[in-house]
Amino acid sequence: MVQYIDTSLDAKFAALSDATRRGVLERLFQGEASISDLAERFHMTLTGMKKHVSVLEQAGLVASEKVGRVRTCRLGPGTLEAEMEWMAQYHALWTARFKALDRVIADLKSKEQGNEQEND
Amino acid sequence: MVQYIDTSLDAKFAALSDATRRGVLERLFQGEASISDLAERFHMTLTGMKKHVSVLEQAGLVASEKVGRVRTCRLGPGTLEAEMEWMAQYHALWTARFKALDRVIADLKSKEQGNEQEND
DNA sequence: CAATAACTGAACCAAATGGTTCAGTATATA
DNA sequence: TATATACTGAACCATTTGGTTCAGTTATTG
Repeated sequence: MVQYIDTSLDAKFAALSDATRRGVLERLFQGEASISDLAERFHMTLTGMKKHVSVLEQAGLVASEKVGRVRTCRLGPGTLEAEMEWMAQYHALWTARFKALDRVIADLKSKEQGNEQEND
Repeated sequence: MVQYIDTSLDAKFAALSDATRRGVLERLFQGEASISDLAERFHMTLTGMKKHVSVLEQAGLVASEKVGRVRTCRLGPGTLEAEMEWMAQYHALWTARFKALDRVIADLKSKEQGNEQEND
């Protein structure tokens, strides 16, 4: 059943709420990248990008490892399973609600057909 | 294909990144509620709850209407279709990546079986 | 060994967030 | 009509966010 308040979803949804961060994930789909790579691609300082990567790491969506002087970033161990589930639930209920509405409308229309009048 | 940076997802992901707001949506699954109802349920002032409802309305996830002195909130016209799609894509790629990893591991194991030694 | 490259931490900044209180306004009720 | 209810807007506040610069530290390269 739908839970009351589940704080564990916060971090991932928050991580995804920034376009740059989603961009970083999309970039990492294609393979590893250093902080420099990412910073350049998104027109940002190294420090700025590092912060984004940290947020993604906190959420488990990115993992990184420093070897030599470069930190290599890749997709992390965290999935979006719980988040997808939440949304699927929402979607199902939302759809159900509108199907119900459709039925009401269909109902109204069928009644209208019975006695044609009373519009405006 | 995966897009570069799509800002249109920001509002909805941000709306979902707060536990109270997800709670409000869950509450509205079950039917309409006034600002007072919601405020009480989430132990917050009317003003505070009004802000959350506004955020959800901005994202299209909630619609509200004031009749008399009470504002009634219900689920809004906005879907999470695009967001689900983004996540599904992520999930597919993530899974694919680990399937590939699994293959590599399986490969290593089969080689190990061939010449049993060299572990630690 | 000198210079350069890649990152990192601290400090700062402006704006946004998540809340509050307080002072209305509008509506309902006794 | 007086009072209570339901909301709203403005102002405030602390914290977080998304960025920056600057001053290191640690590798790499010439």
